[in-house]
Amino acid sequence: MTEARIDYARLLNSAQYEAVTSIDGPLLVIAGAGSGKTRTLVYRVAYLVERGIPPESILLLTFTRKAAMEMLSRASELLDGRCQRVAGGTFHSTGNQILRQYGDCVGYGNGFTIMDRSDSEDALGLLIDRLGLKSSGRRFPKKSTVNSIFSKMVNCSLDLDGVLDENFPQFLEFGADLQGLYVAYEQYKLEQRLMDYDDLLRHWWRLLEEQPAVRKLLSQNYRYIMVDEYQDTNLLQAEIIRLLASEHPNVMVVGDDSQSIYSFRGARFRNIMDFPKLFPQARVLKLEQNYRSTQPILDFTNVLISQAREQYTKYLFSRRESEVLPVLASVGGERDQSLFVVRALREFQLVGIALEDMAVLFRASFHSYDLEVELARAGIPFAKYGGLRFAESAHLKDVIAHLRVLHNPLDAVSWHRLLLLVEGIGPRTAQRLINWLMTHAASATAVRDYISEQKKTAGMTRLEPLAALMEEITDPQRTLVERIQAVRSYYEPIAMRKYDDYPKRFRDLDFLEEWAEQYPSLQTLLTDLTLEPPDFFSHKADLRESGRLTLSTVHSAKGLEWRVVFIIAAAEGRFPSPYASYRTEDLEEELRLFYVASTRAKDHLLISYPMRFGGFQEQDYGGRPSPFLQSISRRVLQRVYGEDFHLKLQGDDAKQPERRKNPTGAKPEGSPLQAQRADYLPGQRLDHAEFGRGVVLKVESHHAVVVFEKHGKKILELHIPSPSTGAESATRRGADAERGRREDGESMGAGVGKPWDQ
DNA sequence: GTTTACGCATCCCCG
DNA sequence: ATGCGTAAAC
Repeated sequence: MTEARIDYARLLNSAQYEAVTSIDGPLLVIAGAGSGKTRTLVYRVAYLVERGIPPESILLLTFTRKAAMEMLSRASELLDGRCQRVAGGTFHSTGNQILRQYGDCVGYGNGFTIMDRSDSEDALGLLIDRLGLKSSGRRFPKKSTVNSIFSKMVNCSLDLDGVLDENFPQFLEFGADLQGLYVAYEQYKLEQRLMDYDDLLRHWWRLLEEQPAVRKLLSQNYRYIMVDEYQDTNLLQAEIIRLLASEHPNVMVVGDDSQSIYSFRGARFRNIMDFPKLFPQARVLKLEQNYRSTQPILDFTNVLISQAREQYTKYLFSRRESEVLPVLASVGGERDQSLFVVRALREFQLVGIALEDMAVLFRASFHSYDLEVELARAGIPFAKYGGLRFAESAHLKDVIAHLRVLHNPLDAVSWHRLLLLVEGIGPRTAQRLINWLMTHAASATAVRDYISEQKKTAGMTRLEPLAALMEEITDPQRTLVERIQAVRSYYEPIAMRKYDDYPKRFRDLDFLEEWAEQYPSLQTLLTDLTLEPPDFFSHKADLRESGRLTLSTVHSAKGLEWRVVFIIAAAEGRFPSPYASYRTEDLEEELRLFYVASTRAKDHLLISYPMRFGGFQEQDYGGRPSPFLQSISRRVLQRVYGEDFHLKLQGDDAKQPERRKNPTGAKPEGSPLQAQRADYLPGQRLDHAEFGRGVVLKVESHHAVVVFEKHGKKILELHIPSPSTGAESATRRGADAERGRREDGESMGAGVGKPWDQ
């Protein structure tokens, strides 16, 4: 057991080794993009298990369950199968498991059903109606808005007024109504044994906070806690961690403040900065060596993130040299962009890069519609991630509703949904039936009793098929798949009336039926469908083997990497999202999002923006590249026209003579802090006499900001040769030139001039 | 009194 | 393409 089989010191760099072997006490690891964060966690799991720590007492919290499973199976390969027994998953799924055991401690008796976002909104809609909040004349917030207000309250530990003041001042006048609605919603969920996503965290927290005995038990159980993607946790989650660690200090959190992209869900990257306050003895380690990307890609991403107002302290460097710069390609319209991507994909394929090693990323799911059409036409297989989820489409929710009332007959949200499917039943009749069910008999088969009781009323015969179905699927003899089949044969005629495109939807139901086979119980199936909904290519391994191109939102691409990454729709009005263009902190998050997208690339990064694009706000944007890119030097980001793009164009030495001929940059004479301004250009790497290797971030009139590998960010004073020369940095000239073009109204699409780069 | 049909605006990211 | 409010139909 004590015999070390893994040579950790040899397999890890010194910072990683420290992170892996410091197993006792609080530890914060700041891990830059591609710095081997996952590797570190995997080795740490193996190290802990190898040292004889029972795997069941290790808790690994990750952002998706997929990530957790992947890490555990890698750890198992490294060591042995014991690693699979480590407890792990998302905060929500872990909360779910714990609350299934201790639900009665927080007022939920035996069992509950988890609602997804649209279920919450349905419930809120019903309550808004019931409380008559809509008729009060003025415009009451939409139910989706109400949902996000309530969610912010929970995730940011604020009261209603706090959230309204901060984020929704336009709804301050509805304070009292919203407060009443909040209370009603709480009660509604409790009565019906429903929990929304936030409840899984909130009740988990309550359990730990209010039940010292349970807290002690759980904390003693999970002796070693690891949290991945800590920058995307919210206040409530940080509190949960603190409480889980009440009996020991063994908490390791890993994160990167530059990659915090979930503030809409309450994430606060400040949790990282505050970790040492929560755990005063915390050690802090930084992983700064990047093993993923080439140095030119990192030069670009370093400069990109330096535009953030919140200053970060990481400097990423790589040993992967390359001549190939990231490219910003301008294309005429969305169709031209798709053609550009397809053409470039083919070129990469020709030099031996497989489709599964490439990805196209975008800000919003609909940005890839045109490309999807073009890929289909070109016969290029792809898999898309992000956007609407499988279990959220109407037809699946319809089928699932029938299964949910089976599991939880109190679930009025699902009753409501499935009753409205019956012809002749509207909200009124549905409500009456639901009221009757709730007061008389809490069982799915009680529909029959209701019919008998109401026999006189016309229309009750319409409920006959439903009553028969409920009786059939309640039969304990039936397997899960048989029940789904029964629901389908009841539902499909309804769907045929409702949807013109029913064949496509029936194929989804086929998939559901197949998917359900692996589940031992209805409850676990229902939980997974809301917590970890399947996508059609559920394991990344499948995807890699399948020879498909990946299309993904940036959010869904978090933590992944590809040899070639395209970022499309990097245009003003697209990225940053126009919804996030008002508040500085929202814009900063968009910048971090762009940073996340860019740091996914290992070898090639190609960013494109259409000059014209469709959509309702078309007129407002003049076809400029994303503001995040506009002032970035051509030394780190090459500009081309999409139609001119060719692999050879990249890395053409003739285009970047000064960069290639003097790659180590300036070594100023005299004072180490002085240099001629012309020696310093943003993005330029240099080897400084005193501070060693670094990269120039910004050049101002009298100083330059340089980040050094060993010494971090330094401000170097610039010696200016002579004012009469009017020396201007390349950035300045570049920015002015670009602005000039725009103001002249010179259209790039007109084909005047060639790549701006020369 | 209830249900349904139709025209309307809206459309980001996610456990 | 789905979710809303309103008007016609049962």
